[in-house]
Order: sequence, then structure tokens, then C-alpha cells
Amino acid sequence: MKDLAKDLGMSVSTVSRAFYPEAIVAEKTREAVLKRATELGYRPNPFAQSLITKKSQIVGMVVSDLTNPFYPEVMTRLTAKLQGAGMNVMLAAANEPDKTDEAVDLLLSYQPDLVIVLAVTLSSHAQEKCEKAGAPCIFFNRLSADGLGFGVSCDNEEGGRRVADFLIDSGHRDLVYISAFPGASTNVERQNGFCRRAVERGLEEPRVIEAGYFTYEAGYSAGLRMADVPGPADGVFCANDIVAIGFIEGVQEGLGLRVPEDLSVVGFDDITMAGWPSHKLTTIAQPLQEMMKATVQLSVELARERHLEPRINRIPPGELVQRSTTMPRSHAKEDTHAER
Amino acid sequence: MKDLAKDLGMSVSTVSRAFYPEAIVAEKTREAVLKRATELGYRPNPFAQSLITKKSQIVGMVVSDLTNPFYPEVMTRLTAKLQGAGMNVMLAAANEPDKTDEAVDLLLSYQPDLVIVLAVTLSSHAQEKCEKAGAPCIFFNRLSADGLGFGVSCDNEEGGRRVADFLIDSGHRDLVYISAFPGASTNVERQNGFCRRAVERGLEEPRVIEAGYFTYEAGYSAGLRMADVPGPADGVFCANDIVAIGFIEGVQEGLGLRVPEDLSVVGFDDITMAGWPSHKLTTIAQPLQEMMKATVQLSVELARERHLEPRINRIPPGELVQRSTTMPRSHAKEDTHAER
DNA sequence: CTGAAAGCGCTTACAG
DNA sequence: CTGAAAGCGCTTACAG
Repeated sequence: MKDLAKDLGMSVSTVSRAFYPEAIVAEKTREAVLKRATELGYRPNPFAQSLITKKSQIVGMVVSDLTNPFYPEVMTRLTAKLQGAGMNVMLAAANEPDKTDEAVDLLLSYQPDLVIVLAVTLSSHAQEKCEKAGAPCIFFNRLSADGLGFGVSCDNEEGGRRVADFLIDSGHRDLVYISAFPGASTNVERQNGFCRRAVERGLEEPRVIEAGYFTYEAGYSAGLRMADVPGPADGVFCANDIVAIGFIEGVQEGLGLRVPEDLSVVGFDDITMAGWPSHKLTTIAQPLQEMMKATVQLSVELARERHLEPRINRIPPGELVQRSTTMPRSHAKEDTHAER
Repeated sequence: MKDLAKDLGMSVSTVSRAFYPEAIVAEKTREAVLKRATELGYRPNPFAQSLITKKSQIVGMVVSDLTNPFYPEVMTRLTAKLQGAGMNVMLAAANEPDKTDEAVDLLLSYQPDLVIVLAVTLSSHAQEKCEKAGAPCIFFNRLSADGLGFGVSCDNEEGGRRVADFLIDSGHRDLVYISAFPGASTNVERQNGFCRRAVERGLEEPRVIEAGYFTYEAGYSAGLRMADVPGPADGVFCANDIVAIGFIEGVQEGLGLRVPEDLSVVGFDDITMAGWPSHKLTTIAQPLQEMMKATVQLSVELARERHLEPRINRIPPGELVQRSTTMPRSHAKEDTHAER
């Protein structure tokens, strides 16, 4: 910067100011500085900047369960958008859940302006650490454990209701919910929306199988356990797509049931894979565009001013995408349909 | 640090030295400092450190084609390992390939000690920029365009040869290679190993279908184009797993062929999904553990000393995992087998 | 609107 | 082995 200043015959102060839109400089001066800077390929050193301003333009991103393809997708697209807004993304990844905290520690030493949590498993202990280090947390696609903090997610209850309506409208009467991680807000909300609407509309309370996690394997083993569910079943709503995909294969391989002939199955997320011919999964799309947009906007605000009032951003779910894992049921043989 | 020094009754210099293993301090002093530091939750400010040392302990990671599940997996596991070694990972992601350069620019302003390239599409222009900015590039699972730079990948030619041997040993005679991105070293090497070995062993030169990319969709459309391949075909080697998965579905949906009854198909990578019941893909595993270990080790070296002699790290491919997309061929009806 | 000066939190010759 | 001092590349009151 000193060199640039000399080159332009100005003081370092003036040059510095040219890089801050809100600083007071003659418009001509600013233009001249910026022009010469790009010519020379000069950029202010962000470390020096951070040292003084206490702002890093860094957003920390905590990821863990990347067996769910939903997250890598979100992670890269979000990163691209954040970079477009001039922020950089620093990653904290941990294979074992107990190492998340260590990864977060290291991350925090770089004083991120904020932290985006893309993991189901971040401990509230780690969250506290972030806040104490002055980095507010944005929870993407979930709520924080304590209900505080910033959140961006879709209206999962409404999503659950829509699935219930869809299944009931197409003639299903015996519903099952495949639950994933019980502590996850997404799981709870989808379940509530689905089960309550079913009851509202006069059906039996849907039975629930605990898959336990948001993974293919969990879904698969839940599929095997469909045999233990008492009574008939013709419509299944899974906590998300990857669970649904595992579930369907478990139910087919293990129990010899056909989907959708014996059983309709609906997922949640509309990950890319859901549209592949091997799965053709009926599912509810997440409003990803809107969710990411809201997240980036919130990030920019937080980078400017860390002390905003926490708020939850709820976005209506996307469309229900009808593919080949569901089909209408007729009730000619009401009493025996879908028996195994 | 000033506070810590005062607290301990030492000079800032001494405290500072305690944090550098190679610095000269009385062992007792160092211990005292480190102990008090953890008590107070103090860590040296990395920005200030970087400002002076010109080292950031940051590794930049360039990612782009995350439609291939191989990469997210590698990305997070690698990140976890690098963090374990005290380095932090900063991401550069671009949805559109032409925006990669911009993302890299932003990344470089944080002066990463090195850049790990997890993308097939990084321009050599961007590579130059990195090197000019003092950040050597490690190419993971590929070579750099100009053959310079550091590389860590498995012996793809050997992998290709093994697939050829496997197919030939199990009775296949009419081989096809499904090529992905033609400029990718992995693609070229796998193809060379496969095709040359086939010829060495007395078969016709395998025919090649150009899928064009390392994606599901590319594989799918290549599957549709199997109809145009002249002559019989009984064994197919796809550039990687995700292409193979797409290919199989294309060939089944579009042409009504059965895998493996009509056609054996082999992939490369052994991504998690390859083991799922819906795919059960026969494939060659990447020696991921070794590749990641080599990468982390190289990263640590480069962080210490940027000016190492570029070198390529070749690791033998992993095992061929036999699943359900391949089966032995008998030659009772040698002349007509696998005709369509 | 611009410049001189202090200072962000560290490291590292240099002197002892 | 330890401390005083300079300096890394910036920003920002303060004065003009």
C-alpha cells in the first residue's frame, strides 16, 4: 500500500480510504486509486485489516454429516455465494463428533465474523464458545438446541402437512413416519406436521419407526423393521430423501415389498439423486434458493454488525415433486388393502 | 499476549517464543507459559502472526464438480486431518467454471501456504496465479495441466490394467471404455491402462464412448449411446463410479439391457454409494487413506518450506471390489455371445 | 477532502 | 537464556 501511495503521489491514509465505500474521499481520488490498484494487481492485506478492524470477513462453516448429499450441495453453493459477497469461508470438519469442538476452536482463532452450522451434531457447548468468541451462529436447516441463535430453514411442519394431504388425497389410509435423528428440529417438525394433519383428517395416528440418523443405512434398517409395524400400511413419509432411499431398498431387499405397488414412499429435500432413474423418489423440495439467499444476506448483515437480535427465518417449503415411489390407492377392497 | 506476559512477569518476547517449538527458551519457562495460556484460554492471534511470518497456516481448497460424491467425502476427511495438523482450510468454490478464477483470487488474498486442488476444471491460468502468489498447488487425484506442480493420485494405469485383467480372466472378450472428461489425467490413464492391456492380451482394441464429464448424467447418456457401438460388447469399464452408475441406468432404461446378464460394468473409486443395494457396483477402490496421508504430509512440509521440488506421489490402487454388476462369461456360444 | 501519527498483536534480529 | 525495540501492512481519530 505504501508503494501504491508513492506511485500515486498520495498518502497511505487516502489510499486506504479509497477501499472503503463508506469512507470520505473525493470520488476522483477513489477512482484513480482503484484503477491503479487493479492495474498492479494490488489487494489490501486482509490480515492487517483484520488486526485493526477486528473483522475478518471470514465465515466459519461447521460441517459433519456429509453422508447426506444435501449438505455438500448446500456447502459449495453457499460458499460460492458468500465469496460473491466478498467473504471467505473457512471450514471446520470433524469425522468423529467429539472432535468437532477441537475443530471449532481452531476455527475461532481466526475470528470469523460468524459461523454457519451445517451439521446436525454441533454441541451447544461449541455454540457457546462461538458466541463467546464474538461469532454469532447461523443454523442452516435446523434450529439451535437452545432455540436461541439465528436460524434459516423451511417450514418443515407445513411440509409434513403437505405430505399428509398428498397421501390422503391419493387414497392412502394407513400412514407411517420414519423418524431420523430424534433431537433434530427438522425431524421433529416434519413428524408433527405429518402426524397431526393425519389425525385432523380422521386417520389413525401414524405409527413411527425410529431410524435414528439421517443416513442411508439408518433408512435401510428402518425398512427392514417395517415387518414389525402392527397393522396395515400403505403410505410412508421419511424424514428426508437419503433415509427414504435407504428405506425403500431395505423394504424391497429385506421384505420383498414393491414400491409403490405395495407401499407409497415420500422423502424430503429433493436432492439431485432423488431424480435419478434408480430412485425416482416422490419428495418435497427444499426452497434452497431462498434459504441460501436469506443466509447470505444475514451473513452480510452480521459481518457488518455482530450484535443483531437473533431471529428465525422460516421459508415456505418448495413443491411436492411427484415421481414413481407413490401411486394412488383405490378403496374397493378397503379392509384388505396393502396387507402383507 | 501483553497481558499474559504481565501476568507471568515475563517479557512479551519470551512469551512469544514459548509458542514456537524451535525457538530457544528455558524448558521451564515454556511450560509455565503454555500452562497459563491454556488456563486463560489464550491463543496467539493468527493474523498478527501471519503479518510477520508471511505464513498463514491456511490451506486453500479449490473445489468445483461436487456432483461426484467422491469429492465431498475427500474434502471433509482431508479437512479434518489438516486441522488435526494445525492448519485451517479455506474454501474456494465456484458453480460456474469461469468463476473459479475469481474465487481463487479472493482465496489468494489470504495468502494460503498452499492450495489443494480438488477440481477437474482449474485452469492453468489460476494455477499460475497461485504459484505467483507464493502458494504451491497440490493436485489431488489428478495431475496439473502442465505436468508441473505437486500431485497425489493413485496409479490409474495399473487400475485400468487390473480391470482389463479381471474382465478378461472372467471370460469377457468385447470391451468398451466409457471416457469422461477427456482432458483429465485420471481419465486418460485409466483408459490407457485398460485398452493397452486388452490389446496385450490379444483382444481387439476396446471401443470408446465419450461421456464427456465425470457426472451421472454423462454416464446415463453414454449408456443410451451404447446402441451405436459397432459389434458385440460384454464388458464395460467406466471412467469412475458415478459415470458407471449413470451408464448402467441409461443402458437399462434406454436400451432394456440387463446388467450383468447382458453386460458387465466396472467403475472406479468405490464411493460409498457403490456399495448400496441399488447399485452394487463392481469397482476398484481408491487408496484414499494413503492418498490423504500423503497429501497432509506434503502440506505440512510445504507450510514449513514453500520451495520444494515438485513431485508426483503415485500410490498403488486399492482392491477390486467385486459386487453385482459383473459376472463370468462362458464361451460355449463364442460367436454370438452378448449380441443385442 | 487529505496527511501525519499512533497502534492493532504479534515476531525476531540484536544486545546482553 | 531473556528483554527492548523495530516493524509486519494496514485503519482511523485528529488536525488542518
